[in-house]
Amino acid sequence: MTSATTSTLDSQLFTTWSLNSYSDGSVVVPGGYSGRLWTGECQPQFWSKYQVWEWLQQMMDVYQIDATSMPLHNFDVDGGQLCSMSYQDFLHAAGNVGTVLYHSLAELRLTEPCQSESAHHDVKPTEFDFSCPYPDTVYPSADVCDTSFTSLPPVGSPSSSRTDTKKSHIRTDQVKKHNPRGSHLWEFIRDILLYPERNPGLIKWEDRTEGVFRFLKSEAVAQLWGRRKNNSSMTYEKLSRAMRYYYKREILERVDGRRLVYKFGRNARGWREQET
DNA sequence: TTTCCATTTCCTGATT
DNA sequence: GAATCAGGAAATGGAA
Repeated sequence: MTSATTSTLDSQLFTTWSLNSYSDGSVVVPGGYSGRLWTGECQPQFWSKYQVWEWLQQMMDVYQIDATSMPLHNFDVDGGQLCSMSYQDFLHAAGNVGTVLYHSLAELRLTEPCQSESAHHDVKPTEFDFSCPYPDTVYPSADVCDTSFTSLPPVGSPSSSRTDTKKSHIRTDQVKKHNPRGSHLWEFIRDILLYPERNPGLIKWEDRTEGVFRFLKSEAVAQLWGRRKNNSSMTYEKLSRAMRYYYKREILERVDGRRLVYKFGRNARGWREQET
């Protein structure tokens, strides 16, 4: 990949958001969310809606909760509202899973001090709107679009060049780390579709009921996926190869004759409206 | 340590 | 010609 190409990618991404990144590659979002992992640095009552959503995601991963059994729309609340929910409210909102969520939240409220409010930013978490910026908006913490990646390499840097992806030194510069969220590529794509406010304008539904969707910014999505996997050399070409492997497993179905268009298959879960 | 799985990387050729 | 699609082959890294 050339530096010119990288510039194009940067502009694709940064017309959608900007990042607050630190020298160690982490990204910090107001309210205590680190780009590396959910850290729960802040008291739950100060969480934004987005942080509540992230917490739910983590709970699903940690406790192996099926996304289809978690009515996320019942948790479209901020931390204050979440903390005001009773045990019965949790049971009502999430069924049996509500027990786990309720106790997990209670534990967090007892153990987590709020320590990041002034450390990285000047805005109180509860004042923050976690919706993503419009293209021309400079948004100081817009990494909320997807908080699980690190910053882009500098334009034209060696790590952004395709020539450094030869097998002799594949990803030698990357920090290997376990991904506790365990998300697969198709789940990553699904989540972008289900929560477009996180990453607006990257992928859109063509036919919501049929599960047909289209990439609007293919390389930007690939960059995001690469960040999720700590792989700065990810491209749409590679991402699409992984997508094509899903055809055999019936997680995706082919959509003939249409570029950048895919369709969820019978083995893809959690994308239907009644499942979310 | 081995095996398995889910990618990732590279490649060639076809299509748009 | 560039971008994308299709799919083979081999490599990689995390998890069990």
